[in-house]
Amino acid sequence: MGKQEKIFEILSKLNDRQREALLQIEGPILVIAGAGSGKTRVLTYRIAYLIHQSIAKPEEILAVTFTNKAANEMKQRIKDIVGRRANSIWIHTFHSMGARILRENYDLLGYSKNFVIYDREDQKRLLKNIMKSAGWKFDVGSLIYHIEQFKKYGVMPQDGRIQSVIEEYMDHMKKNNAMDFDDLLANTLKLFESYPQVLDKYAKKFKYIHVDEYQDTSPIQYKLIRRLLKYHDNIFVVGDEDQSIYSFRGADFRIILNFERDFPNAKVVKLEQNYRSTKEILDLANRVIKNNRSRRHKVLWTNNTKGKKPAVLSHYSDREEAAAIVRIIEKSGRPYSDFAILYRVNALSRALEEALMRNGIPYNIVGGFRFYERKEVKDLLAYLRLIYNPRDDMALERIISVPPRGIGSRTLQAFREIAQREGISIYEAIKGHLDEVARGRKTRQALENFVEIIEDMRGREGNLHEMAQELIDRIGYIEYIQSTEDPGQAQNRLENIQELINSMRGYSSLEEYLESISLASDQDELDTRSGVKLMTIHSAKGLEFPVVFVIGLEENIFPHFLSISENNIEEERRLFYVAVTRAQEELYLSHCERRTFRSEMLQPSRFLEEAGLLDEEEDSYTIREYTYEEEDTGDHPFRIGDIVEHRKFGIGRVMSIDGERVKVLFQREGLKTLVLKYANLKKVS
DNA sequence: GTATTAGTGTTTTTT
DNA sequence: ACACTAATAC
Repeated sequence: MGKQEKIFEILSKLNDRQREALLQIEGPILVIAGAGSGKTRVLTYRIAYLIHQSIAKPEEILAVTFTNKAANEMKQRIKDIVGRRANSIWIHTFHSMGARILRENYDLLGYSKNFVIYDREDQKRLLKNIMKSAGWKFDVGSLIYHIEQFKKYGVMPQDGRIQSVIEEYMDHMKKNNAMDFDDLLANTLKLFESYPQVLDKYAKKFKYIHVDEYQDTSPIQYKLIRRLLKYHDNIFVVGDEDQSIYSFRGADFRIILNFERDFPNAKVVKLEQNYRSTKEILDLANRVIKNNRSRRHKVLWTNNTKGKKPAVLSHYSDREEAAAIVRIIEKSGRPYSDFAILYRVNALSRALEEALMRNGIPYNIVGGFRFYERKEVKDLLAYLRLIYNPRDDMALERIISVPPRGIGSRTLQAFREIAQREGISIYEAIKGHLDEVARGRKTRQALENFVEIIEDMRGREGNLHEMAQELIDRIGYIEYIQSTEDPGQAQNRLENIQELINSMRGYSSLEEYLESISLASDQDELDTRSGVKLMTIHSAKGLEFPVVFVIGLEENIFPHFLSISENNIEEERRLFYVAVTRAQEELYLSHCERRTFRSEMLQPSRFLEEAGLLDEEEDSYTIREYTYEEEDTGDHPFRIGDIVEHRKFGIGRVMSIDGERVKVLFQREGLKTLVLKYANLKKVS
């Protein structure tokens, strides 16, 4: 295809408004893009257009997206149009952009190149250690809150003791060459402000800057963008104030509302045609969101046919709710991957998980317990982190006794004190002060072995995954898992380890791999998996599904009681709006009266009323299923004699059931004893 | 001194 | 499902 035809093809795939936005090349442009209005398409095509028409070189383009998944998808789609040149475009999240810039200029702020990124768990571990040595006990969660407040707004709490914990926290981070998520942004800004020549380098490089999901930009992110616009004003942002749902992490949707004020010659384009959902679904979304006051006027419309009416599911308990959802899924005849179940809080996934598992419906949970949060994965990653950065105390603390090697809390404490005294890391203390602490032969030997393994791995040449394999062998991790877990669980963990090793292929350095892991988001691991998807509404942002269930539509759950008391109902309403606009064809809104871990009787969410779905006698929207089911005490649907299917072993017959274990005679593999919870058996009718 | 175990708590949303 | 604690075992 010739060059001009390709451009013609791109432009012909857009509607008038989208094309108008795309062809606006110079100056500040705000695209107000309602849910499902094709904003990603506009953003992608615009960047492809800039390159294809030689308006900009790839390396002169910066695009900031919300997740790494979105970044990768965008890069791929641009590649499809302009080819390999797409590789030199900077497409990043704010955090990964910060990390990249900081690594390119690490020395200026006094870090080493191999700084690590501490996650929530590391932060907590560190804070606990600090309090332990000071003899104080504060709530770790609120300490993290104070740290974030300080980093974002410079606000220090009154209490001197809390101040000193925070100071020590930051001191430790610096000394140990670590940054937390906020540091990635704050330090980048600091770099720009303290070293104008560094800012100039980037501000001159990036001639066209794009920001996706602009409504969730925080003040510090906004400042970063403003700095980069030092020499020009080619800023193209896409967003929708109705979908601003991250205020708790600093997002401020007034930034998008103030765009024209901040950039006086701004051009604004509104995209209101929706290509995702049916008219019924959009009408419902519009009815609810119009109750918000802080927004521009906007009404989504579509050419889609009317479609199926959204339904309300009303049940007594969460068990029945789950059972009803299972029935709807099974009756539909659709593939499981068509369904998504969305909820306000992670805790609501429990009852569903059980029901799905019992009925042999494949599912996967996004977030909550993520792959990268499993014990075995975190253990091995901690080893890699320590190998990469010997100053990573939190990594060392995690794995010093995993597997147990005869080094206990007393020994560790002794090295902590030496590290503190000498201003070095714990690992360095072990290496340099072995004699002072370990006078017992056994402890000394154990420490020497440990250090030797870490040093050997660090000095090793060759592939990452081969190094990891050798590491696992030398620390005896497989044996450790097998001796401490029951067979089903151990099998599971070993599979995860294998998956982890496989995920290392394709990375050329430990640095690159660790960074991609620490900045990974929920959505990043979503793609390859089939089955029903379960996730929070926050995690579902930017995604779409043929059939969506939104559960937990009860007062104090959704809207959440903390948002009610903090007078943050509008954000909850936006969250509801995001949830329902994920649905392409069918939408089910579910509430019930009683939930596990909740003693009180639950009232239906106000959003159901705003959607016009309550208080109608003989309501055509409502499916009433007040079925008080028999308690399934066995907790599984299997009977002796049933024919079942197992993912690996194939078809077999249930021979006996004993509590949570079943014996199954498989055609190929013979008799196996399986733990029901893990076996994921499917009934074959 | 270190390892293991049983019991407890965990639940707003996340890069 | 996990981390943390306190108690006991080695």
